[in-house]
Amino acid sequence: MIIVERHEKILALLEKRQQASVSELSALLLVSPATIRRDLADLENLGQVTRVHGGAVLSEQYASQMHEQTINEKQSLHQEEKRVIAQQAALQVRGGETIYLDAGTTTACLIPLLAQVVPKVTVVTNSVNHAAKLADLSVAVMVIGGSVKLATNAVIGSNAVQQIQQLQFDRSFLGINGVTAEAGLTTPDMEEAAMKRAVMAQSRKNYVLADASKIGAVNFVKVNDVNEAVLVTNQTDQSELEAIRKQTQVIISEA
Amino acid sequence: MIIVERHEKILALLEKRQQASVSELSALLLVSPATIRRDLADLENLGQVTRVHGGAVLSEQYASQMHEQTINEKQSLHQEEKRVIAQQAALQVRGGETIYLDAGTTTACLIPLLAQVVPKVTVVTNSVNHAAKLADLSVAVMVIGGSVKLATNAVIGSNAVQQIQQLQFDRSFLGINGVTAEAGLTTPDMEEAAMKRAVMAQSRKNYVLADASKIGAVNFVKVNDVNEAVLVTNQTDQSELEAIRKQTQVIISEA
DNA sequence: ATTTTTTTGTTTGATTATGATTATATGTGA
DNA sequence: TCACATATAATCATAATCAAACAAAAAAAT
Repeated sequence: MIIVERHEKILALLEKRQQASVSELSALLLVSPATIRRDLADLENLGQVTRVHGGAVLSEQYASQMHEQTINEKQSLHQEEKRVIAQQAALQVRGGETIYLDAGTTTACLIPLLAQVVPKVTVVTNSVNHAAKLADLSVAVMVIGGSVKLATNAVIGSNAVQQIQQLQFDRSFLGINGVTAEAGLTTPDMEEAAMKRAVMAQSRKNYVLADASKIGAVNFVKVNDVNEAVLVTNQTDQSELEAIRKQTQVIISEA
Repeated sequence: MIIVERHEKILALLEKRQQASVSELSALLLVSPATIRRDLADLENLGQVTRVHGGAVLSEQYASQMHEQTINEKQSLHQEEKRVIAQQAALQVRGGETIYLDAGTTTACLIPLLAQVVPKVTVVTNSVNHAAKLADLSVAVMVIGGSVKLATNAVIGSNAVQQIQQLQFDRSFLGINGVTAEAGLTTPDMEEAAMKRAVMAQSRKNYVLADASKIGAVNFVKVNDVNEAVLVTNQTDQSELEAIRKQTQVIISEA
């Protein structure tokens, strides 16, 4: 892990929680307390955090900056990208089917489309956010039980995998962090990978939703080979995509 | 937990409650009374609280600042009613405990209080809405899995009851539709009643949150006798309440 | 491949925070 | 008022945290 990456993670946590202790950060980022202190000293020199005994708090000015940024990020261009991908995915679903909807922002875009377009669909999901939205839109929904991962609001873990293995889906719609013809479908989290893998095994047909930034990216853990799922993306002009197309069906959204 | 974090929690509690005792804060935040006194001395030097014998109250100027914020948060009158009930309930929770939070709008009011005031609490819930909100506020949360009832966004059913039976809670906080000394705790839905009953069996202490309109009301299905739970309400002047008080503890919120 | 630079973890002593103890002060009820 | 219980302040020992210096490891440059 590179320094700037660690700094970003520290700021991200601070942004979410206002304050963080050295020991907490040390355990979370798998580095020594001394390194965390150096990081915090650096960030303090940049005016981004204020150090206190035991840890650090977000500096006043940075806190206000962040607030504006996150508001802007909510309406980012990425969002439009994800919406058109979700549209293509929604067209695959037939009325009356039972589908699995993975946690994530891309799959979230599928929710209003499913509610409006597909009659009598039943949705199983590991995201408490998705479950709440779907229920609000009167879509039959089942949630996987277990501990909720705070970063993504998704339920993961061995218990969740066991529940998945007792279910059968007509289709699954999964988010992914990296797709290449060689490395396959990859994510940074082992637990999440295990979850996705379990879902794919129980589903008649799988769809991976990935915007252009994911194509050609490789992450830590492999979920599955590319040919195990249909790729839904908005990428149009890249050699990597051609290599993937030799292994599996690719649905490209035009926008 | 770092000092500033504790200071914030003390202020958050005072903001909700106007005053707090040293022993109360000590138990809640899992530190010695001596540390709480030092904290209060610090906060007094900063002009944020005024110390009194046994504890502290919000300082005048800080209280007026806060007042403007609470005006913004003000919603419907019923909501205000539920909020003060939730305040009393939140004060029952000690740091580090595992609690069950029932689905419902009254219990929803507990969520921000838990997040702000109680450190290291773990919340188990059958509401996907609650789970999402809690996770957003960085509270450790576990969700019961199963079909989501569309009307309430709550997970119910025999499978959910089975999951509950494998867990143990320090405290449970339940919504209810009717409370009388004779008919006990009642709701209109059999599945929900079974769920609440299962939770009460697994919890060391149970709290039923019921606003004035629920006192004296009788619904279709009985969940339990009144004496199985502490009643938290805002009702003050009714004979029914006196009859209930003979059977169980009643916490009345003053507002 | 070797040197240089950067980054990291460890050690040390100093600083700070915490909890226990004790003596004093405050509030409460007879 | 007096006794009694509880709260507080002050003190101390212990534990946690910190900063600085150093050594080891990793990365970059030669």
